[in-house]
Amino acid sequence: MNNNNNNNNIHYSSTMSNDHETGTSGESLRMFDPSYHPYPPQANIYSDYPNATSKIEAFDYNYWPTPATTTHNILTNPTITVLDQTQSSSSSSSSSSNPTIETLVPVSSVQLSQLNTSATISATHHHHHIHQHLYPPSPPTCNDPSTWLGSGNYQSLHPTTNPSSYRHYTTPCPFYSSNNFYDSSQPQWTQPPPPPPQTAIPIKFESSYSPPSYFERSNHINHCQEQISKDEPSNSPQHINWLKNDSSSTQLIQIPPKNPLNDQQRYELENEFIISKYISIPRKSALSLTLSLSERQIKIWFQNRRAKERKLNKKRQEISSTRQLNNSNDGDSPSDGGLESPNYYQNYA
DNA sequence: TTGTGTTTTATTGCCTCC
DNA sequence: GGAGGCAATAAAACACAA
Repeated sequence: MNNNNNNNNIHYSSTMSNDHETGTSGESLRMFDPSYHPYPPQANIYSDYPNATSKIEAFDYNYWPTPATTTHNILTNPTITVLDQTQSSSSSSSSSSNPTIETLVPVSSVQLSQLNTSATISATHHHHHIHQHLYPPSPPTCNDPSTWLGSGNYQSLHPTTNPSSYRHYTTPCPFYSSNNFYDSSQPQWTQPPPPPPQTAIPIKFESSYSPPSYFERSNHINHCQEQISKDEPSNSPQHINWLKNDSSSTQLIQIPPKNPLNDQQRYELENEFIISKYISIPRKSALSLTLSLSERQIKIWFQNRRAKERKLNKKRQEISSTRQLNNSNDGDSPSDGGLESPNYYQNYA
C-alpha cells in the first residue's frame, strides 16, 4: 500500500490544526471554506456540465439529469428546494448559540449525495484508530422536532428556514424516540415499514441513488414513523413496484424504496459537511445521538466525503483544463464558470 | 443473465499533531 | 501513545448495456 502520500501532498492544516476535535476551540473555530462551496445552485447549471461522466459528478454539478417524463429534479422544484434555502432571519435567532452556523452558511442549497438504501455496517471492527462501537448507538435524542430537520416535519413547520439553524437540541425528539425508531436493546429497527403511499407524487429518479423520498412528498410529518427495516431487502414490494422506464408523467410511480433514516442521516451529514468539512467533537457527538450513528461512523463518513470531494475536484479540474484547451483554439474566454477553485487545496494549507 | 461501471461504507497502513 | 488525517482498497448494492 502506498502511503507515500506526501509526494502529492494535500495539507489540511488550516482546519485540522484548529484542534477541532479537542472541544476546546469548539465550533466557533469552524471556518467556512468557500472553496468547498464553489458550486452555488443555478437553475441552468446543467448545461454547463455536459461532460459529467458519472452520477456522482452530475450530482455534484448540481443537477440530476431530468428527462421530463422520467425523473424529478428536486433542485428545480420550488416546492422542494425551499427546504434548502439559506437560513432566514428567523433562523439566525434560533442559531445564535452557534455563530459558526449562523454566519458561515452562505450556501443556498444542500447538495444531497446520492442515496443508497443499503445499510451494510459491520458490527465490529478493530481498527487501531478508534475504539468505538458501531452498534448499537445510543438512543437518539434531540430537541423540539420543530427545531430539528430530522424530525421530518421540518419543511411544513419551517418552510423558509435553513436546516442548519435547527441544530440545538435540549429535549428528546419524539420522532427519534426509541419506541418507534431504534431499539437500542436490539440492533434492529422495530417498526415495520408502512404500506407504500398510494397518493405518492408521480416521481421517478433516474439514478439508483435518488434524493431522499421525504423530499418528494409535501407532508413528511410521519416521516420518522415510517421507518423501514434496515435489513429490508432490495427486492421488497416497494422496490418491485417501482416502475422503470415509465414515459408517462401522469402515471403514478412508486417512489423507490428508501430507508428514511438513511436519507435523513445523509441529509444531515451533507448539511454538516456544507458547514464544515471537518466535524468537530461536539458536533460529532450531537450527530451521533441524533442520527443514531456511532461517532466512528460519522468520522468515517466525513473522511469518505472529503475523499469524494477531492475526487470530484480533480475531475472538475480535468474538465476545466480540457475546456480551456479547447477554448484556446477558439478564444481566451474562461470556460469553467468559476466551478473549479484554483485555491481549493491552498485553502487547506 | 451476465459483465461492467458507479457509489457508498468500512478497513488498513502510515503520517502528523498534541 | 492516542486520535484523526489521508490514500488505497475491499465489499456490497445497484444500474445499465450487451
